[in-house]
Amino acid sequence: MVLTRRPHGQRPTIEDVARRSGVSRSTVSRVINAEPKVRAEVVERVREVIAELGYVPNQAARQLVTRRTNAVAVVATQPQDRLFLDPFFDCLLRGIRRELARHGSQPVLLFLDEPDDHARVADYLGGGHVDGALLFSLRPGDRLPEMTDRAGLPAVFGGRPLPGDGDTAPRHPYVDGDNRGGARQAVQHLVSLGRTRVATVTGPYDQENSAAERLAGYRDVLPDTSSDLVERADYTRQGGADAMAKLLAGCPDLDAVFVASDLMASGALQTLREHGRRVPEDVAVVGFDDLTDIAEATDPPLTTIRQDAEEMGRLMARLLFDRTAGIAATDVSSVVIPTQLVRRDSA
Amino acid sequence: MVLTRRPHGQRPTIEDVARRSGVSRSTVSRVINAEPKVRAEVVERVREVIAELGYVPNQAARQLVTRRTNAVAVVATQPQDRLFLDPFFDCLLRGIRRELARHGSQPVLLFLDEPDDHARVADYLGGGHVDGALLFSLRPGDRLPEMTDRAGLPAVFGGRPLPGDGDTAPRHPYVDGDNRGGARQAVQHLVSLGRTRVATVTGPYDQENSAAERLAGYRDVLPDTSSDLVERADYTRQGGADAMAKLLAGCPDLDAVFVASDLMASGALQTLREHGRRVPEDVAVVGFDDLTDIAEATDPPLTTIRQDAEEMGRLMARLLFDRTAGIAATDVSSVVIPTQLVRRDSA
DNA sequence: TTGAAAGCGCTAACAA
DNA sequence: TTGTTAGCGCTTTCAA
Repeated sequence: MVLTRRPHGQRPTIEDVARRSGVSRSTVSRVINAEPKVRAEVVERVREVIAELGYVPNQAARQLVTRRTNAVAVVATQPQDRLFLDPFFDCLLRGIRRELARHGSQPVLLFLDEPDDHARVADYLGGGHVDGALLFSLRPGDRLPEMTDRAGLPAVFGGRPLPGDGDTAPRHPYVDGDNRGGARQAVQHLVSLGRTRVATVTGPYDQENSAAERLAGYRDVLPDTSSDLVERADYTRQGGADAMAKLLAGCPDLDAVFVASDLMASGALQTLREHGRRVPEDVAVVGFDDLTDIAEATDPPLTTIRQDAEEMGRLMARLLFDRTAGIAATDVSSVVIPTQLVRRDSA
Repeated sequence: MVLTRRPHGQRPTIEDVARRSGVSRSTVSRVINAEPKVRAEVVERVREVIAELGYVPNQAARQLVTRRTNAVAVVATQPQDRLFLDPFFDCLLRGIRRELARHGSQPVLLFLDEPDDHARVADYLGGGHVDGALLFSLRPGDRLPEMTDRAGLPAVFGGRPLPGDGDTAPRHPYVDGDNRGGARQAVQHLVSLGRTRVATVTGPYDQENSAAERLAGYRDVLPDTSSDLVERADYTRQGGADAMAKLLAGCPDLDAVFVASDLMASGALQTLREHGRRVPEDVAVVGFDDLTDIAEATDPPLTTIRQDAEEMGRLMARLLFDRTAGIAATDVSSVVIPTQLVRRDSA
């Protein structure tokens, strides 16, 4: 059971166009690539024939000689339905698309989910299907960066890789939101509201740099809080709900909580409701991410930290192009994007 | 500013491998493609050299002769942050991935958002980067199907295209959820609860077949309801909230509402709350889609209609392969997947 | 401004 | 079981 294209000769080649318009292959090629030195009437004639035949250049052939594909891979993990809940990722992609479009490049999204995906994606990247790769939130120890390096494929990270992971970390530029600064903003806001028992629900800080940074931001403001006030979860709604319950059990008099993601915060809010705590009167809550559809739908709507995802995407694409503009062989310039507090009703 | 691969000779070719292992190109090719008739020790030697050199076959070259890419395009619109909020789409993709993996094919996701995306995607598809395409919720009148046909590229629709759109509709197989049946289930459930004034908030039924079908399902059960009980919205949260307000204004004594998407339902719930209506006591609510993270986060949690998205994805991929297995040139077999009522607290 | 010819890296007959 | 040869469809010198 093999997927085959329409039988041969069916698809017109550049040769067909040439014959039909009474010029040589080279001339047709020039027209296709909009090279200047072709007589206007020839251009017109060739264009007509192209339209008539429905000719589309065979990219494989073109690619074989030019070594360009005009496509860039965006590689992302989609762990158990999480990633795409994210308007964040949406915006990121939009930024990437817009920047790539300026270079005439097509973004193609690849998934890294199940074990065998990894090998297939590696083959795809190594096979020269794309001119570069934007790699998102790789697991610590992922071998993809190594692979792209060997293949000579430019790559840029989205989200800073967890540090302390040796070989791959320093080589590629990355773009990330200011997780630590954002967390600081959130906690400072809570403190400025006069809250004195400020807890936090964290993400999986041993696996994700963003989670580690957000916890660090909390600690920046509140270096001496008791460990009762810190509860680790996994960036899921249910995880947030459970963590909140534990916090409440360990420390019934808490009056504020910084929850390191909106999704977890929506779970936390539910737990608070079930325990009869009013938000924000009894407990003020700040989330992180500004997933609008979640943050606006909760009761009460969620005060949270926003990152400019579109800008991040745009920058990643730009870095990718920079990286190969000759200049940047050694200059691994990375970027951190500032965050912003969005006030709604929960704090 | 052009994105270039590592300078030439840097990437080893099959020729390099051949020379280094003292065999011919063909033999190396045979090893790569795991053809049986090669002496075991030769295989081993060649494999060693491949590893040593970090050789990866150039897909463009291979593709030029085999006419296969082992990649399938998944083309989707991502209108104003909507698409990816969708765990539905997540599951769909998972199904697609799993089925494609069985054929060793890599799914690559392409976006169709802004006007120029369309041309670029068309070039990409026509350029032979992929063996087939899975096309999602195209706008009525979209020219992509026509294009894939000309290029001889097999295609399968996700979501039935709005009928009455002439040329393209009948030619491609599609996979869709049973929108009409699901809507019937929802409304029947409301009726079985003893509700007598059952309103509905619809999607944009002139643009999306799913919206039209869901409205039809409502009418199947309640053919004679006054037009006061039907309000059209746009599948957004805010749209759902506004539509609910209009329904309440036009028909204050309604006691149930079928909202044609969970996202709109979350908006409707908020409006009901603001108007002091208790759910489900005063007004019972049923949504559609089962976007778990939304449906579970609303207050009260939302009763809704679920579609088996993963199965849909799997089927689409299977249909794509079937379509080219020779048999199916004329046999445009499409599939509709049944739905299921998920009871939570809102009805 | 145009055409002829060479070659990108690979697979696929066909011979050996 | 292996090697030789001829392309796949395009771009790109180089001459004309």
